[in-house]
Amino acid sequence: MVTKQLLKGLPEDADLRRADSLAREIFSDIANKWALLIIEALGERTLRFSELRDEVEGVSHKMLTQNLRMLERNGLVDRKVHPTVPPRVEYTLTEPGRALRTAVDVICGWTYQHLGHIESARGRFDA
Amino acid sequence: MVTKQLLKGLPEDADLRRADSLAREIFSDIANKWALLIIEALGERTLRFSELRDEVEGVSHKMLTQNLRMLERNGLVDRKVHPTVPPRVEYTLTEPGRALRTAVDVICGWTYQHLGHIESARGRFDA
DNA sequence: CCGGATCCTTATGGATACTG
DNA sequence: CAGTATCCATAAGGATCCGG
Repeated sequence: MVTKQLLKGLPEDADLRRADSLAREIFSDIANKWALLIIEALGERTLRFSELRDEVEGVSHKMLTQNLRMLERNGLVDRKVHPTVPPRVEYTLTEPGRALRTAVDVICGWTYQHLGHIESARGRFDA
Repeated sequence: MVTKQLLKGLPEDADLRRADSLAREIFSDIANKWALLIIEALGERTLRFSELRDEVEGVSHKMLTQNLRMLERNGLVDRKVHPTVPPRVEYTLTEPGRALRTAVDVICGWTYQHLGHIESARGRFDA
């Protein structure tokens, strides 16, 4: 992730390398379609599990729970269980989660801005 | 991607829905680990295939070519083949590619900034 | 309503070998 | 050196069921 020169093997690089590998791990966790779409869907508001499933279209029950667990584990979303019957579980972005969301926003905006460019690039490539 | 109300089925929504599904497709393409790491690695400079493989650590030959083709098809990278022997192929971010890179930069920065928070969140979760 | 577990089918991705 | 193709193990992901 960080430039290659960090990997020269000097003694004091030890914790830098450790940080780097941790960063890679986290990056691999969040740099996936569903995680990013969930973060984007949560936006500013709190959503229940079933609302999220409607909001993030195409996501399966399994992928949703799986990614929510991962995001919760990494401290990006907060999971609040209301002990009612039927149960009510709400998901909210934490502060770091909201910070990351702004980056996801940029990507979404970028996508819409470049639809035209991408479509024509595809046309050229496929020819 | 865009809010659900766009899907109400009114006639004039037709091309909005089309744009939306195209955006989803593009998003699915680029929202993956290797694509983002390649974009980040390309940064401002031009790199050869073999340099990229060294730079993006852990990427296999197959994943690299596969993602490079995809990025080229979507007009994010430019592929320049020098007809020498041995061949020399250079990859460069296009203007849209560089625009997206700034968003990827933000994600990378975010990751390093929140290493501590994430580590302790994991500690709590795993307990 | 939420979530875990199971089964089962695809898709992903690595290793390898071969071409220009 | 760069790219394609093939083979193959394993992981991802959908469907379904049951339990709290």
